[in-house]
Amino acid sequence: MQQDSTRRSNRDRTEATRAQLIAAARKLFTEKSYAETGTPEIVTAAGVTRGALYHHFADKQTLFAAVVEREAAAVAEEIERASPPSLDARDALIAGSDAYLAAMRAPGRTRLLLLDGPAVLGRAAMDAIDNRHGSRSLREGLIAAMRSNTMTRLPAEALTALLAAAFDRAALAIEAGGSAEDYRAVLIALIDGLSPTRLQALRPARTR
Amino acid sequence: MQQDSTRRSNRDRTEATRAQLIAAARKLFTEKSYAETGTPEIVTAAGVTRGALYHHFADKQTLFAAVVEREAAAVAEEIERASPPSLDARDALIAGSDAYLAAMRAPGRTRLLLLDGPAVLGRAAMDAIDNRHGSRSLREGLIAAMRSNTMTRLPAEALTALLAAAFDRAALAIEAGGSAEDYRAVLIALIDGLSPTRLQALRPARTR
DNA sequence: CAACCAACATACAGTCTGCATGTAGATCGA
DNA sequence: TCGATCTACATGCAGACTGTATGTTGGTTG
Repeated sequence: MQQDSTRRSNRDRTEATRAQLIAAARKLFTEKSYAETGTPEIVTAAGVTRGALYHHFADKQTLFAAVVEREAAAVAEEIERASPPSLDARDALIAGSDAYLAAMRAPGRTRLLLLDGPAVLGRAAMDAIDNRHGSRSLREGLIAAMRSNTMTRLPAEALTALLAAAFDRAALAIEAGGSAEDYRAVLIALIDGLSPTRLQALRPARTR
Repeated sequence: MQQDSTRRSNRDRTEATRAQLIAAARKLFTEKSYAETGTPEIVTAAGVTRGALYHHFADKQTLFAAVVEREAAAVAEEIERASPPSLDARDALIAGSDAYLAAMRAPGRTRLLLLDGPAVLGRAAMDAIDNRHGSRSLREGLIAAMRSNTMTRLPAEALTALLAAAFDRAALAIEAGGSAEDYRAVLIALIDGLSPTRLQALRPARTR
């Protein structure tokens, strides 16, 4: 029953080691790429050995998946925190897309979530991760808009996927130096284009 | 000046070896992934040695880039071959997108061009390749549509990129088992949504 | 025909991944 | 409480891969 500082329960040890590994891997995977980051480098940064890594994770890919999952959750949380609860469907969508683009400006996030993630884990696995976090709210927002007849009725799954793809590409393009205003304008035009009543003609003209 | 079968000019040798390497690499990169394909396997399939590979290509990435470039050109050619010359802007866009989705059904093409390509070469390099081939015609089609006032005027670069991203994701989703009709319907809705006169309301109702 | 150069082939160094084996500390049953 | 067992690691090893350096053969050129 000694409560020494050296005495830790197995659960605490596991939790701490896994957290250190994920944090170190996240840092390196965002600074460099998945392929350019080796497990020796990760464990050195985490202060453990490769034995610990392969005890807690089946392989390098599984550790990567844990990092991606955690990062996708962080993005979803930033979006949720930034989106006010009571807006009409269209403005909620635009607020959400702005929050998404802002969240994706964190260094290395686009490569981690939009380039390495799909390539290493596959599109299907990335879709599953996205559905657990970010795009879930996007899909629900779109369904809400269609239910309230502010949006043309379309297959929800496909619409969610294609709009999400456009958001993703916009994030990549903006990071590559593209005009954020241009991409934002096109995203809004795509969303407004789905309105059956062409609300945009009644709104004040968009700048530029 | 002997014209033996064993006697070949240096230019012929280079051309043949490079072609064999690219063909073998293409086959393996489409069957498996870039990461899962090693250079020993490639050179064995090509009937040469690794020395030849590293003589003609700086590294594995450079060979991969050559494969991607060639495959992107093949996709662009299939699209151009399938698209009749005289259609109005909107129908030309839809015909082009149908041809693109059809071309991307070739086994392994989506992973090569849409997953491994961006991850290995980077989005910027992939944009450069796309601009040399496929998306060039898409951009021109969009500009033509905007000029003829059948499409809302928007920043051409951004619009091209985001629509191309939607096409790409549709190709991935369809290969993963998604409903081709659903994704086609959403793509058309996105395109028609950009029409300033809301032509879609005047057209016969879309099925489903 | 001699010198040179391009197109390879071979060998090697360094690094990485995953696993197998060994060990110390934590947990559990008697 | 005390051995038995299991978890959480550390260490060492085998196989594979990438890129390069060096050697060799055949083509090219003056």
